[in-house]
Amino acid sequence: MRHDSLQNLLAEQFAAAIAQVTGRPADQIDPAVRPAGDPQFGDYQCNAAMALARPLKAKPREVAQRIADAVTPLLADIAEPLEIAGPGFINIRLKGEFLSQHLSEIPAPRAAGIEGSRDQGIEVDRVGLPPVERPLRVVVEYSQPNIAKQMHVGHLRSTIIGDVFARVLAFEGHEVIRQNHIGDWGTQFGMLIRWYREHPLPTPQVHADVLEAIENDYRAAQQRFDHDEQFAAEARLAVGALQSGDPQARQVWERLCAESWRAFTELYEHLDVLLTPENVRGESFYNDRLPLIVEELRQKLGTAGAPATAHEQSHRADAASAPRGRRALLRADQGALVIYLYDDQGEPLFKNPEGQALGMIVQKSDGAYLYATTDLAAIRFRLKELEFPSGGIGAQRVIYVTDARQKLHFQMFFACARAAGWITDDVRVEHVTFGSVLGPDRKPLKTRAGQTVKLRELLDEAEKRAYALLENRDQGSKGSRDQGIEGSRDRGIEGPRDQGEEAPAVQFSEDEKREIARRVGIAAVKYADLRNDRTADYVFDWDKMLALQGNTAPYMMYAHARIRSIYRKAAERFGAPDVYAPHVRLVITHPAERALALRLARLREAISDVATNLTPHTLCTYLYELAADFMRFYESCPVLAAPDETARLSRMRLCDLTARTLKLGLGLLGIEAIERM
RNA sequence: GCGCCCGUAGCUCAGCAGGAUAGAGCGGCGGUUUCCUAAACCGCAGGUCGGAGGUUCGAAUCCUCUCGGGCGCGCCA
Repeated sequence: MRHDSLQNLLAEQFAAAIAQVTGRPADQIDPAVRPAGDPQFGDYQCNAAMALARPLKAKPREVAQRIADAVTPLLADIAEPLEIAGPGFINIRLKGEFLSQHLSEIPAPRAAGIEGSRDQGIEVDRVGLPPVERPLRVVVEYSQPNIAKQMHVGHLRSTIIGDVFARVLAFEGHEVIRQNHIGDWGTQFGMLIRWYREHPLPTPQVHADVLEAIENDYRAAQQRFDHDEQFAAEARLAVGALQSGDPQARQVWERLCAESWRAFTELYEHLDVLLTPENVRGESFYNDRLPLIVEELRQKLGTAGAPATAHEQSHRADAASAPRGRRALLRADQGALVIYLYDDQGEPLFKNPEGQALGMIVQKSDGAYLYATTDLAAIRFRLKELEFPSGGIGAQRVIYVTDARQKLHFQMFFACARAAGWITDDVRVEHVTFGSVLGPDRKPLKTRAGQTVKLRELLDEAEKRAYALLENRDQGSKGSRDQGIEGSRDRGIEGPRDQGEEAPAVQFSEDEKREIARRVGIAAVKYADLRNDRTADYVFDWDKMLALQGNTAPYMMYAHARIRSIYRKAAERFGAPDVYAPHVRLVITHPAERALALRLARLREAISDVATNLTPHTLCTYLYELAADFMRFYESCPVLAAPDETARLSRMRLCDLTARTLKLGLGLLGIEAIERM
């Protein structure tokens, strides 16, 4: 079984060889094995020789030769004779037999054993990848919509990106608990409770979109709150009523939550996002704990009236074994309770524009708690109390997916949680940020009217556009896509094509077209969000994300559909041969076959990369390259019309491995591969 | 003012555990269909990697400075 990536396998051998040459222990050596920068240099390269030349007092190429000599016996079955090039690169070209052997070990889709993922109870084709040996308990917090408000583009990225982490980590074998930290508590509910004393609550009988109606009421209530003293005062009282469990207030709140959850769940299902009501643990869940949290902070952080001197701090930090020598103090300030954080020099960790220490308020002067307090309660809960299905208590890794603007907040509350001793050195807590969704004007995406874009409307438009593209193809008018679609580029530039143009190869019924449009549309939106580096803003562009060329979801879905089409034809002509039968051998001869095989063998690298660095776009790039490798293979290597049966079965197996890999990879991105399009 | 993120081809973006002539898609130009979905594939043109120093055998990648853009900086979330 393939426990490791090709790169790691090679790195291990090279580390051993370099240890032999240098006399240093192998585990302290970076063998600098990387994928080759250019196919002409082979598949992988080892760049270690140049750096070792000076300490070894030898010429780089000589060092390279010594390493190559030492590693050659270790790679006997793996690589062609090594080549030394340039200043001392060692170029590695894998043997064709090794590649085919390597891929041959991938079992058929439903083979017993390691197939199947723990998550969701859904059987997942693992395509030969075993789970990690040491699974961790992981919390992924994402999406975080607000009660009484519709989800909008602002929630898109967190929801989509967080879902990828949940899927990838679960696939890797970790125990993942998804947490939807919904904004379901706070002063805004006072306004709504007060409002609904004299207005009827929206219902499905009266309102097509209940949540939309509630959101409209929310805005109206907010307006009145700002202009009506009496109303504002009563709204504030209503907050208290809700907190003290007043039945009427409680009932309104529960109705608002129920209606909101219903809408969210519907949207998650539509988006094919894993979040369910079971994953909801909103701010209200932590409400009862907040006084205890503040009390615990008071005890753990100390309540000095003024920051200690640097000397005192380093002393106290040692005594309390506070990590990184930092100090945190809880202090009353203008009636509020504030946590101040200092570095080991006694300097404030955070400052305001006036250059003074910036604290984190955990309790307002009116006694109310804030976002930060709830976050502290939540992280404490996740690290100390949350029970995992396996029976383990407390997460070992916590991942927060929110936009980059909250970075300072996360830095502060992580620092507090660390100072309080909740975040310890053996757990990994990460704030995963992302940039904004921009419109064509490079400003945050808005509707023409300047409103925020509702997620629901965005998805509807995606389907509509995908459907229009399908229609266009059906009519065979190749050059004039986007007809009737706002913002299209090249409408009707190309004249009508020759008379007697052939009908498209595939005909779909109306139902099929709708289904394909739905899946392609959603996939395009999700993929467009994932394909770029998370941290950067990205420009939302319908035409680009729905295009069949380039790094897009449709391109990869198309590659998958083409393979499935080959299989349907094969079933007609050859009666669905079992390409995993023992006598079927992978024969890799054509360069396009080789390129495809090598790419397939790199799946493990791509997935581990996402799990480690939390960068979905690297998996996107891998899948795009895989699909492109397949397209080239498809053009130059006939499958059903292969020269002989051996080649045909070999190519069919290569095709199937490609389809499975695409399906798995897209699945980890939350995108469903389809049979036809 | 301080802090964080980002400046790579006309456009949208990869590449940044330092490594060989910096890649892709779109757009432009030119090709490929008696053949498994041409919504595809192939070729050509196109880049002072914002700028200046530095470290290094080697810098788009690391460090410093600088210019430009975005975001953030206590009783909101």
